[in-house]
Amino acid sequence: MFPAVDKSESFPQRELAIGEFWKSQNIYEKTLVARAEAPSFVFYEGPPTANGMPHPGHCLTRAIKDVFPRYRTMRGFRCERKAGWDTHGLPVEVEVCKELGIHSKEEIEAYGIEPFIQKCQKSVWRYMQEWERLTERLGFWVNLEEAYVTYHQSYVESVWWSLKTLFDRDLLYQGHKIVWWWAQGGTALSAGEVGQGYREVADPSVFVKFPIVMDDKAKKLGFDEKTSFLVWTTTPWTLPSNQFVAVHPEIEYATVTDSETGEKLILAKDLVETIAGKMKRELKIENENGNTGIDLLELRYMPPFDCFYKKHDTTITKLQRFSFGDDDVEDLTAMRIYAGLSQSGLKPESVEKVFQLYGKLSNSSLAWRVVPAGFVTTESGSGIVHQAPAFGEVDYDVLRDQKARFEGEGPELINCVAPNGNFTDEAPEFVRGRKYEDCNKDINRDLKQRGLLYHQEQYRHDVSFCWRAEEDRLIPYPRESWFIRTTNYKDQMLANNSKIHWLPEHIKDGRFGKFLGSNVDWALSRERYWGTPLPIWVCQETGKKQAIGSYQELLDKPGCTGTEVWDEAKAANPDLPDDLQVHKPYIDAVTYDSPFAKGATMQRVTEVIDCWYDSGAMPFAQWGYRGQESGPERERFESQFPADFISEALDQTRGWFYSQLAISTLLWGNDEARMSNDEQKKSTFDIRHSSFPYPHPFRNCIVLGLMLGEDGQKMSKSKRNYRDPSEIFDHYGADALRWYLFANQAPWTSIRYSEQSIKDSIPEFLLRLWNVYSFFTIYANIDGFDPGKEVGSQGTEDRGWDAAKSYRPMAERSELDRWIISELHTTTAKVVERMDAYDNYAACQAITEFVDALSNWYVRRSRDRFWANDKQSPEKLDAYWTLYECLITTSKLIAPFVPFLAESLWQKLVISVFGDQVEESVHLCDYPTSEVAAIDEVLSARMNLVRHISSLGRKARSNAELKVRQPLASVQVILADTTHKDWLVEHAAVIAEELNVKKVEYSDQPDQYVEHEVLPNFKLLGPKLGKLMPKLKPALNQENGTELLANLRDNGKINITIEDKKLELLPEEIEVRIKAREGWAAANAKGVVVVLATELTDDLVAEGLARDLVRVIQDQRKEIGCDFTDRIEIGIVTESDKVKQAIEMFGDYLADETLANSITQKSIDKIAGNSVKIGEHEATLHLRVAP
RNA sequence: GGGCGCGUAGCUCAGUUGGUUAGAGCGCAGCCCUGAUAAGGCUGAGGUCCCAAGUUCGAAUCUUGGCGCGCCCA
Repeated sequence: MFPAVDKSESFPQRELAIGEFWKSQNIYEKTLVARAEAPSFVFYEGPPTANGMPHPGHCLTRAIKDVFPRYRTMRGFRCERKAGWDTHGLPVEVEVCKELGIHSKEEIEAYGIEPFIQKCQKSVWRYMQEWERLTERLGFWVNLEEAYVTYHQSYVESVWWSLKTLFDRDLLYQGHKIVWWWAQGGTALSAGEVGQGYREVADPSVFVKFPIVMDDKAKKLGFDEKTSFLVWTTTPWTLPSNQFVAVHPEIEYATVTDSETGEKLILAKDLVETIAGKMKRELKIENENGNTGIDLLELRYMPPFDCFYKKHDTTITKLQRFSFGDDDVEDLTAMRIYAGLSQSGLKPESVEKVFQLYGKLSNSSLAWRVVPAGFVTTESGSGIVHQAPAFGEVDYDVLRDQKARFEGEGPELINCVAPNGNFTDEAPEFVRGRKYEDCNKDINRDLKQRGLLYHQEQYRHDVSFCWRAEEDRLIPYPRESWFIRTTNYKDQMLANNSKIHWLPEHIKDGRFGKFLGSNVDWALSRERYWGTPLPIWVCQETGKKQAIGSYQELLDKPGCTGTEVWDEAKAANPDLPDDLQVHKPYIDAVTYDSPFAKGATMQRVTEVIDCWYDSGAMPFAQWGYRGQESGPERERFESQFPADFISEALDQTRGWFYSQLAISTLLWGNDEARMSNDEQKKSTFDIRHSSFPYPHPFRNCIVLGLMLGEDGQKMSKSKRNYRDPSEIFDHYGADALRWYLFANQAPWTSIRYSEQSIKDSIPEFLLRLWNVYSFFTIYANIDGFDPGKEVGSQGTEDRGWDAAKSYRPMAERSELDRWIISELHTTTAKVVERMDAYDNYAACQAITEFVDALSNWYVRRSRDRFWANDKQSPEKLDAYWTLYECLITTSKLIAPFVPFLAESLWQKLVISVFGDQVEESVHLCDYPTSEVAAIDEVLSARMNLVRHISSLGRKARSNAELKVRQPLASVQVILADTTHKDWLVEHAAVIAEELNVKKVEYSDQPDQYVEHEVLPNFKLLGPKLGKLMPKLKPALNQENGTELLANLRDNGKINITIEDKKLELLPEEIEVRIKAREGWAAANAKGVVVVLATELTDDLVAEGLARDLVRVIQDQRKEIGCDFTDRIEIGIVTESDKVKQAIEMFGDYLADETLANSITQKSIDKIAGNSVKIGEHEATLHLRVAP
């Protein structure tokens, strides 16, 4: 016996029980044990941060991360799933600061780095429980117990090892990074913090003359000593730090003469009038043809303050340009880089011009030159922009790009403002030691006195202020920072990227490829506290540096001291996790003797690293791999690299997807630079896959769309535009959510979260399948169908039940059985094919269609067999076996998608009857495979046709307002394509039953019912006919379709004339459609017309009434709570002769259908009658269970 | 401002290499069925495939340019 279906139990309730079962029986672990020797399918978990609550978006990620490993496991792979947690970074610090009510770095240091770090470590687990609960409740199988954690010592050391490797290969260097700087507080702010404090203020907007330096080029362009660039800026205080002026290469520039002073100015032609208006004087354009920005490039000028100019005057000439010939550089991307225009949106031809110009020049100076920039506009200012790379990120990029073209000494970055906001001693004397923001006026006054200030005005714009000190402005400011030379590996990263299978595909060359193409060196260091410490120690005397690859390596250094700081902390607080010893502040205390200078010590730099580096290092750091030649770490790493599958949301393109690829490429790329380093060559861990020559860390990556809130906005905590996932689990269940996520759209669609849609996915699929199962159980139990008893110890796998005595070979079963089994195999083939291609959406659609066919055609058409009285008839047993097989296979098919429901079905249908002879969980089974022999495409097509005809018949009935209960004499079926006609004739009974008609006829003379329409086959005729094509359809339309067909039948072709051109159309070049003629109760579609005979005879009417009676009686049975098998007695009292007649004529039928022992036309004693309506007629129905 | 993606029914989304009646589910309307029954099914209405131009015999699909939305970057 199968356990009865408990109707009071909800899906969520069953899921909880299943979850308990998995846990108590260690099913997940068993799936791994079962595949211990199998080939591996490698999955990487991109580590989430557990210091915030999980939201529905995380459900999508985790659901997708679950379905493919489950699928591959059932397909015979060993798929370990190591969980991981991202634990470092600013967000953690911000959380802790909030808790402490403090903000600045000063406050953190006042609070104490040591307690602060300890709080950070605790804080990262704040929502751990919620995450684990979500993971478990969603059915995401992943090894949480052995999760990797980025702050763990072994992880940190792994990261150190990789950084040491890069350092030793000269891929780590120090440079500047422009950050948003709070000078008063002495700290940088994160982008998020900056965004909080924008305000509109009025600033000076000044136009300053930069006199041109008269060299050959200036002379050639016709300038003279009185010529100046008219340069615009809104930050006069940055003028002493001027390094370039920027022009747009495509803008036209004019040279004008000031009518009052006679001086000449260079500015954008479009702005001449505007500025003349401001000055209220005439500016006479001297050169009507003008120059474009390109013409002005490389011209030199005198900066407004000479403090740096003087100092570097002698060094600038030393700079040598990298030489390159035209042959070296072919593609535009390379040109952009050489021309220093990698970030600009310039036209290709402009880039090429700049590139060629630079190629011709042999020597130049680095600073105080005209350079090209794409961001210059003519919307405001003068079209010539002052560049102080120290105080702007775009300005800094210009410097970086320019520097790339030179080698030798030169002014690196000109900056005469100290971090506290005061001018340094390098600044002009009158501002030294003063706050930068107090000096704008004095600088302007000075410029005016020296005749350099052309114009000044006020300018309103948005400026960022510190969100915790309202009056303090933030300024872009350069900070020393460590960089990874990723740009050296750009080509290799691109090559690696090309080998990755991205879904959707456009990520490869689109978002991700473009991002790689404009790669800049990775700014690695952070001036923060909670992160992986940068493992670089500096000689306090010489400034020389060393990288350290592990804690032990550090301890082994001669003269190593400072570990007592940790020891004392640990002694005072034994609960401190040992992992903290490799963190700030403890690690900062550890020093050792400098190998570079006697008596000097090596001390660690103060920075920690970008936490994206942590996550990108996970392919090896999750195992604590540190380059070992052998051992368990090496083995784990080697066997689990690269990943076959990863998946995260779109926002990870610049995050985890990039960090993984960059780190892997740098560590294991096989470029020349890398190979020339002998020392490294020796210890190289060489990963070469024959089919994947590049070490890309993952082979397949599904990039998920972002999940938006109900309102279409980004999900946000403050807006509360989504429900807590746990509510969804409680109301609808994890399977409902999973199926909604898998089956409704491609995973990269950015879906709008919709509770209603989750709700809707239940009846559409889950409940429908459940009902089929429920139907099966009810009747199997009634009839005592027990596969377990028959099959015994054979189990269900590999058709163990072939041994069962009532199990007949498929060939002996009915067509309907063979059909559904064929559909089952077709579905299986499709699901496997799509899932192998990481296409869960199409796979789910195939499953949905199958369950629909099973429920709405197989079960429906098999009901007679399930209801038949003879419990042992072969036909009945066939139906049970077939449906049973379908349900079991379906439970396996759906197991990766809706693991709970699948398990429920497996437990109730299989375990209940086979016990421990079979796999104790559906997830331990092999995934179904399809047998070609079981697939019968012709049968499938024919069955579809029957379903189609039935559907049309119902439509015709509906049109004619003849309900299905009313039998009709006949239908005529007319087929445009008669391929399957003979088969259909044999199966007329099915259609007759579906449509409740006595006879189905396949009309030989359809002309009275239908008209034919001949349409061209566009695909075949299009290329042949060309321009005549559009005229063919109307021409064919005008002809009589029936005649055309006769023509075709007689001559094998159709002759038609269009515009005096005679055409012959072959049978395959046309398509014949048929359409019902007016005046018939008919419906047509897809080459089929169904025509109803609408006349009703007395007999038909009586039969209709009998069926109505059945319905009324069944209703009554239900009302009084009859079991399906209860026998009843019926009394019907009516005045209607027609009803009386119907009862007499169809008494047996009525009794049979309703399990009535007797039907009388009298009332039954003590049983109250019920007034009912039979068709148009009144009657009173008495009904009781037979004694 | 740049890059990428998207725009198809009231809603959520499919739509393979261009081929002439553009699909599904929900919702809505009408109906059916009733031994899966606080289920199930059928039918219908509903579309300028964002707009414009182009390529083509033919465009939801390809190209270009707009408009709108989203994400990332600046």
